This record gives sequence, C-alpha cells and structure tokens, in this order.
Amino acid sequence: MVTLALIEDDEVVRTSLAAFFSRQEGVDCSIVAVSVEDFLVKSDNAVKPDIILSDIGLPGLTGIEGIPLIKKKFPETSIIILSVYADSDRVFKALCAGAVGYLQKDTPVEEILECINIINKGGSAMSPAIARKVVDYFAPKRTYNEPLTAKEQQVITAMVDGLSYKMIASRLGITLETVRQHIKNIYRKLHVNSKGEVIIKSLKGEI
Amino acid sequence: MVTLALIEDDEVVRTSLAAFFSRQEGVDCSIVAVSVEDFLVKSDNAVKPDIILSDIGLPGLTGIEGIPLIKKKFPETSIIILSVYADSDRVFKALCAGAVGYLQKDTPVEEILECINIINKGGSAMSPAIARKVVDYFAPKRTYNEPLTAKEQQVITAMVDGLSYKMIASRLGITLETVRQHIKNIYRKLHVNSKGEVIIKSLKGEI
DNA sequence: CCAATTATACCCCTAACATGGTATTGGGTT
DNA sequence: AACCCAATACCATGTTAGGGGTATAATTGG
Repeated sequence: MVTLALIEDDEVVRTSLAAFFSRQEGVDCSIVAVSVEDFLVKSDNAVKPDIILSDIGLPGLTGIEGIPLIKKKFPETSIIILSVYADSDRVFKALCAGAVGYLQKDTPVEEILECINIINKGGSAMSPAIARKVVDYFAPKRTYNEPLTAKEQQVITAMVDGLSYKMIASRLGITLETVRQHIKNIYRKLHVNSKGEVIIKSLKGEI
Repeated sequence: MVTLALIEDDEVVRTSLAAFFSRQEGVDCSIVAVSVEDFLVKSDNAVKPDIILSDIGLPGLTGIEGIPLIKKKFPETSIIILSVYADSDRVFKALCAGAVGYLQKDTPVEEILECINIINKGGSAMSPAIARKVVDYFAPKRTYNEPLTAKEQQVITAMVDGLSYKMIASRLGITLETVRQHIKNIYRKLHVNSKGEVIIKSLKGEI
C-alpha cells in the first residue's frame, strides 16, 4: 500500500489525477493540495505520505522551492516532479533539491502509476527526454586538452583533495619545487592560471 | 528504421537477442559481435550502426573500455549498456564514458526494444535501480553547516567561477578588504582554510 | 642510438591568499 | 533605547601560490 499526496494547482489535472489514483488498488491518495503551502497545512493531521507527486508551476512557492520544506517535515518521503517544464535548469535544480523522479506532464496516468510503484520499491524513473538530459550531464565534454602525464594527473587529484603544494609534495614523495614544476605544466596544458580553476575543471569533468 | 549492433560474449544471450531483434519490424540487427575488438573488425565493412547494445563483462576490453573506441569510430552512434552489474562505480564510469542508456540484464526484451526506440528518438532510459543511483548522485548531501548569509553565498559563487579576490570585489561592487572579511567568515562557517576547499565543497554539493 | 619527453630539483621575484586585529554603519529585534 | 548582526572597510603580518628561469637523470619513441 502506497500513501500518495498530490500537489497541483490546475483543477482539471488535479481532480483527474485524484480520481484515477483513488480508483487504484494499493494506492491511498490521502492528501490533495493546490500548493506547497496548502500541502504543508493539510499534512498536519494526516498520515505521512510515502510519495508526493508535485507540479512545479504553483501559486506561491514553486514545486522545486517546496522540496526542501517537504523533506524537512517528511524526510522519508519521496518526491516526484510532474511538470510541463523539461529544461535542464529545472531538472537539475529539482534533482539537487532531492526529487527522486521527474515526469513530463504528458505522461499517461498508467505510466505515472508505474513510476510510483518503481519509486516505492527504491528505484527511480524519469521521462525519456529528462533521462537524456541527466545522462548527457555525465557524458565526456571533449575540450581537447593537451594530454596530461601520469604524475600531472596525480598532482591534480591531490589538488582536488584540497591539499596545499607542501602536502602534495609530501603525499607524492617529491619536493615542493617539483610539485611547482608539474603545476606550471598543468596550467599551460589546461590554459588556466590558478589552483581554483584546475579544481573547477576537474570537478566539472572537463579534464 | 534503426540499425542495431550487439556486443555480447554469452552465446545463449547473444543468439536469443539477435533472434528477437531480427524478428522486429524497423530494426536492422546488422552486426553481432562477441567482443569490442570483434565489433571494431566487423564494423569495417558494415553500415554505421545507430545504436549499440553492449555487455560489460567481455573477453579482452570491457564494454566500458570499449565506449571511447567505438565513439571514436562512430561518433554519432548511441551506446546502451546491458549488464548484470549495477554498482555505482560501473554505472557512472559507463555514463562518463558516453553511454546513453544502462539496462540491467534481467530487462525483458520488449523493454529493451522500447529503450532502443526511445534512444533513437533522442531520449534516454535506464532500469529503475540504475536511475535511482543516478538521481541520488544529485541529491543534497546534508552536512549541517552554519547558515551562510546572502553575501557570503555570492562570494562563494564568484569563487566557484574561478575569480580572484580582486575580481570578486569588482563583481560585487565592494572593496577587496570586505571580500576578505566575508571569506574569513565563510572559512569559519565551513571549517576550511583555503579557497580550493570552498570550491570543492561547493561543487560537491556540500554547502 | 639519438632526440624528445618526463620527472626531478633549485633559484628568484611578485602576486594572491590566510589570519589576526579593529571599527563604522544600517536593519531588525527585544 | 539597547542590542545583535550583517555588511562594510582598513591595517599588519606571514604563508601560499604563480611565473620566469636553469639543469640533470631517466625513460620513451623513432
């Protein structure tokens, strides 16, 4: 049995979703709210929802802004975003805020139900176009850098671990001067001129 | 019409997949290989595949190691990993190498076909457990920091953009000294003592 | 084998950063 | 009014980092 909550301002969508889910076996659509604020009030005298299906474009707080507030009140609850928006910015903001699923609004209700069951079992699901954006985030961004030697890569790793030049020298068993020499070469190859920029490039996968 | 290639060493899996896909309308299963090396040879006198379905555990190069080689030869080809492995390490290595889909081996062939069609349309699909690992990658890692003021956050953003103190002062329209003061407070709140560490924490989502 | 590359090490000098202070101003709270 | 705190600004001092050299083994690739 899954306890579900809906947050959706559009009356047509809200009532049709609520009607569909209340017809389903194994789903208890306990809370139906028109905004994050409304949900936070209505959830006071209700059982903790397992899963929340929330829109983004809402009066008052957006669905994304609502995620931290909801997670604070119900840390165990999984939040699925159901939105017309599919831009990378909103997708990543939602995921970074803690959403575990992201569906486009044209998703058939049967698939939404399937997604709810998947997430209830500890999995995750996204619409294909959303998944693609997420996957592309990891794909190598080819920025044709000059090839780095093994030692140079070790030095970069140490920099990304937050070490100072002295500490890097100590970790790699070489002198401070050699570390500096490697770093000079790294800066030339990566076209940067500060430690911070190397860390940024590395963590952004641009090396 | 989708041109498909299979890379799978297990004969039973390979032949049954090949048999299934050759029965499908709209799928041309042109290359069936037992290893990445085998695929690279067989693809010399074959049409460029749109999509490659590849195992990870292969004789010789692994499926993940094969991705860069395949992408080099066929930059436009999408690679889907079909593996028994579901550990985060392999999942992220595959995605970082450029895979656009990741399915577990127990996925029904009909769903694999669906995934191929989704990817052919520019989307992406992953098994629920895989998607969850990916989504969790973005989720906030709460590390209970003292709250940062608006200005402090602006300073951090500027640091993560790779700016020097002077440049930060210029961007925010405040003096160098004030920037320093903010940074002192940031270091105290985040328990760090270098610019690099702030950048690292920020990019790792630990703020 | 020779040339190129890599890894090592040292020098000097300047710029940037880190840390310790102190102090004023303006908003908001009690 | 008294208080807190964020934001502003300045000084002094020491450390770390960046940029310019030069040089010597060791290794690698033609």
